[in-house]
Amino acid sequence: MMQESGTETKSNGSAIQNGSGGSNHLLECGGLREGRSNGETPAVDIGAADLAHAQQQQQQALQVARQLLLQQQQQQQVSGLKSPKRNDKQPALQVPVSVAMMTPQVITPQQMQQILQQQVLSPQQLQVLLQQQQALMLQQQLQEFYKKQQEQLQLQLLQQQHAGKQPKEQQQVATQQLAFQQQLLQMQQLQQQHLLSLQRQGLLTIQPGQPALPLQPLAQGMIPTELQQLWKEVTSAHTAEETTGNNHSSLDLTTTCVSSSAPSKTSLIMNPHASTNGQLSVHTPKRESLSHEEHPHSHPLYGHGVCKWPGCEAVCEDFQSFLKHLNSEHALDDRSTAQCRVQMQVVQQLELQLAKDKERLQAMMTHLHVKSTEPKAAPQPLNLVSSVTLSKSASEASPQSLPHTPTTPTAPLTPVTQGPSVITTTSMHTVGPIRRRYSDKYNVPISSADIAQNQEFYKNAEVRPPFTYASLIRQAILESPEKQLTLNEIYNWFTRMFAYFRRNAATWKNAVRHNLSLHKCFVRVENVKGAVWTVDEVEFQKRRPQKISGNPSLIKNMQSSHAYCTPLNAALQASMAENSIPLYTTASMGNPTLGNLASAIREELNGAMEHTNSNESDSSPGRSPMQAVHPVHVKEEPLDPEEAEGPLSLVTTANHSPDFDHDRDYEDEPVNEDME
DNA sequence: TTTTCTATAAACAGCA
DNA sequence: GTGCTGTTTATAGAAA
Repeated sequence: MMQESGTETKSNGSAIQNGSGGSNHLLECGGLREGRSNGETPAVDIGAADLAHAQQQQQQALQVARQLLLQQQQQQQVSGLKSPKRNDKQPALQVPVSVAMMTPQVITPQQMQQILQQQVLSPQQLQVLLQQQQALMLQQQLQEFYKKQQEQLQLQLLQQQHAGKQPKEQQQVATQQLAFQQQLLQMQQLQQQHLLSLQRQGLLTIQPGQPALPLQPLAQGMIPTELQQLWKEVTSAHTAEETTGNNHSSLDLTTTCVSSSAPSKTSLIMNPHASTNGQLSVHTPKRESLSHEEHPHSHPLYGHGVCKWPGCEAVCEDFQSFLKHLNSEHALDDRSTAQCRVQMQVVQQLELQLAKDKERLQAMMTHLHVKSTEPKAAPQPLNLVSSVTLSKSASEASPQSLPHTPTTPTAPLTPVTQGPSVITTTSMHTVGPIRRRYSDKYNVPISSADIAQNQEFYKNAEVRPPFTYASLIRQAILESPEKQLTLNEIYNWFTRMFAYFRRNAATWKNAVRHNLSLHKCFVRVENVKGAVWTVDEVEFQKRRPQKISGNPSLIKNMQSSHAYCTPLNAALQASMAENSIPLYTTASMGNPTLGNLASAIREELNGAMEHTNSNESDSSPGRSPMQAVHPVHVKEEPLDPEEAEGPLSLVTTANHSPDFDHDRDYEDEPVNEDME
């Protein structure tokens, strides 16, 4: 029966050589069902702009730090000229002085609030500032230490005066210490100037005259639990402590703040910025009013009628009440300062974590990018990770996606000649053509670009190409000038292109023949030379949409495999595009970047799905460029009444020759019905 | 578990 | 008769 069918086909084929080319053969090579998981696509869309911005900020911070250092060094030289000779203790003082040189100015809690709220500083800049704060705290502690020493010296001097003796040496030492303290004051003034310069550069948005409230040295290694504990302490203090008053004088605040961070209030006296405290109380409201004018009712600490100050959550009916609440409950005091410190710690920890994650992501991207670019340098078996390699190929037939890989799905068939091969030639040979089926992951759609890229590799390495026979056959035919090949030429193409097929010829040749006969996308044409095989591209592609529409998982696979789409020949691509086959439009053939590839594919697919489903019903003869190429489809059933309609739509013929196509295993698939 | 798809093997027939 | 070509069937494996 079957035999008769085959014979009949041949005879009939001869008779209808110039008949309609509408082969009904379903393609078994639908390519977009590939199982490539698009989900593996790295989310590379993190934004190069973000990275660039962060780098820019970092560079700015570094630049500011350098500038500060230079300025302070210059000031140090100047003050060094003015400074008197130091006593024996001075060498020990040099270290804190140098540290102080590095610290521009103490940032007030309010300044920190603004920094945190407005996020005017990058993580790096914040870190620099924190370090500066710590250094300045050391400086102030040293000042207190020196003041104590000075007091002791004065006491000693008084005692000595009372004793009737006043050694000149001790007087000199005292004088020197006083001069040194003056030097420290000068340096603090310079640091204030540096802070102003920071503001001019836009790196800080703090007021120039804000009180210099030293921060307690931050515990760099503070762990989250410690932070939580500290935060609990602060918040608990918040509940127990009633606001002492809305109008904290800057002086009082400074005092309390210093007292909380420094053992002695004397630092306040020594602090030259104390005189500027009055400016703060004046400038801060202006600042707030300005910011609120620019962004009315927009405040980082206010949202949904609730004060978002950490640990507060007070309900504020309107923005004005919130402002009042903010000024009253969260004024500049030691509690707010402590809360701000905690918040800074939290932010710092988060920033560190973010930096680590960013670094990790960068490493991942770098790694993947390198991998994706490697094949360009040296031919490599088609692999993978479509999302990474971004192979710009039009989809081919094979449903399976990833080539088989014992190691990692992203590196299926690593060339034997390249690095750590996962599949050695030997192993491939041992497997051989034996009735052992390779994983379907081998059955990756082939593409011209893929073949071209990996051509040398497959020519030399006896590695089984991760493509289906159907894909390879199709590729062989499409590569031919006339888009048609004899069986022997197909054989030759196999052996020429793949070293693997130079062995076990009987097996794979049988498979080739089997595929040629089985898949309807391969059309046998008899010409003068004899029988040649062509590809019915429409049939080849037709099946894909059905699979996709019917199976969500296949849709997903299609998305991922879309990047594999085999680039058809230019003419073919154009023809496909002209015929509104979205998946193969030139737009989709582009080489999208990693960043927009996924979205581009998604968009195209979304449209493609609709288009393909809708177009299927209207598939017309003119739609297939290959139809023009194949004037004769020997296997067509000329006696089929449906064909009498003319050059018939492929769909029609495909579905109306069951009596003839029963030899095609997949003829009766519901797919065809859908197409119809 | 079923379905689908592919690979593999084999049988068979026609033809040069 | 042999080998090539082409068709068909059966089966196994893998994935959805």
